[in-house]
Amino acid sequence: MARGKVQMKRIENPVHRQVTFCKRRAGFLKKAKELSVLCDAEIGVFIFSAHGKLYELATQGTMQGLIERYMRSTRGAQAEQVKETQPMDAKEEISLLKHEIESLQKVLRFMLGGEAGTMTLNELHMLEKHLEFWIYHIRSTKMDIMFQEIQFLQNKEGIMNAANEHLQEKIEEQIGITNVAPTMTNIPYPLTIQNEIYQF
Amino acid sequence: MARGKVQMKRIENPVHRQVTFCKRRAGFLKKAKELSVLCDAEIGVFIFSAHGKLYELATQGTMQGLIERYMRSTRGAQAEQVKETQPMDAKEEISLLKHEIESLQKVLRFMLGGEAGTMTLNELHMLEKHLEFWIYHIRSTKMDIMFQEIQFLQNKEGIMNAANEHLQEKIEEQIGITNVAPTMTNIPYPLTIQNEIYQF
DNA sequence: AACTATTTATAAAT
DNA sequence: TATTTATAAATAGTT
Repeated sequence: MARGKVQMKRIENPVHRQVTFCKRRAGFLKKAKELSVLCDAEIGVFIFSAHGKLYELATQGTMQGLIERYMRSTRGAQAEQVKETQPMDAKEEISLLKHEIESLQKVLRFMLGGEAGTMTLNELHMLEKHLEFWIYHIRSTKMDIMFQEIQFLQNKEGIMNAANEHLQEKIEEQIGITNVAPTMTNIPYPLTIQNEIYQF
Repeated sequence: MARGKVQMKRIENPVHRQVTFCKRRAGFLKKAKELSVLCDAEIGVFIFSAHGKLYELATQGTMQGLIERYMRSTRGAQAEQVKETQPMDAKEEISLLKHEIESLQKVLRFMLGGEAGTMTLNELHMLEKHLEFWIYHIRSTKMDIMFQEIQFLQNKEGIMNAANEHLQEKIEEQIGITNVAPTMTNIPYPLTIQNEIYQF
């Protein structure tokens, strides 16, 4: 919206893309809040950056609550998720579920352990190609998930580092106090000990 | 953004509010799509109007998948949230069984529809191992069949060669007879013609 | 649903 | 990364 029309395709220059992402993300979230306030709507947004970082907004309550509301209003078509309403007789329910598991396992056994002995060469060839595609797909999905996991852990590391620094400060502060009034205790090198506990 | 600044508070006039809701909702969803395309981000949005109507957008895949991705990236922080208050251990068993069913269903959904998007890392890993085993099995079966096929063809070739030799002998014998008693017919170069028919 | 005067968002430059 | 600026895009009020 400025100094040049916007082309509706991925911005190839990664610097431009990142800058635009920050600006538009801010604008977008602002719009969400405005829409929510002006029109009395409840809005949930999540944005995953290309690198998997999550930005979220829930205009009212928590995202968790919004997701549950979402599930409720789309139930019937799908999910049900972990939502439990009627406490049917537990024994009966367990029996039903076990039965269902058995059925599913039967199908899977057929598909996974199934008889390849009766198939023709062509059928086997087709099946092999399918499986290769599936494996490829699975591997790429695994990669994605692992990538997210790494990012999650890196994020966590950052938080822990921050906490660590905070604790260090507290400790140093504490030492300062101890130095000013060194009456009761004389623990040797407390800093080092504390450090080993929190330093990772 | 036009003919008057906007006051950041609920629009009291219900007609105005409804009109603004429509306009801004459209603009908002457009912004989401733009942000997604321009910056290669994955975005999920849901909007509940004041009257509870749901409007949703998932820029990639399904909202269900996005929610699961969201759950993955925020797990640990809050995750369990809606923890039950019921202490029954039957409840626990039901939960376990349901979880198992969900896993099995995911595998099936994946195999039937090619969707790997909703499976956990462990589930994917197990499935991958299964598929690898199956591919191995298929390949060895294919090998067997192909080997048999080759043997069959080689065998057939041998039989045809024998038949061919036999025919050649017959023909030569026939020519000998014709030469000894050349009375009735005088077909020109019958050998060549016969040869072309049987020579392969 | 269209129009249009203005505000708002933002691409590019700094 | 933040600020500035010229311009595109969104939209409030109107028809």
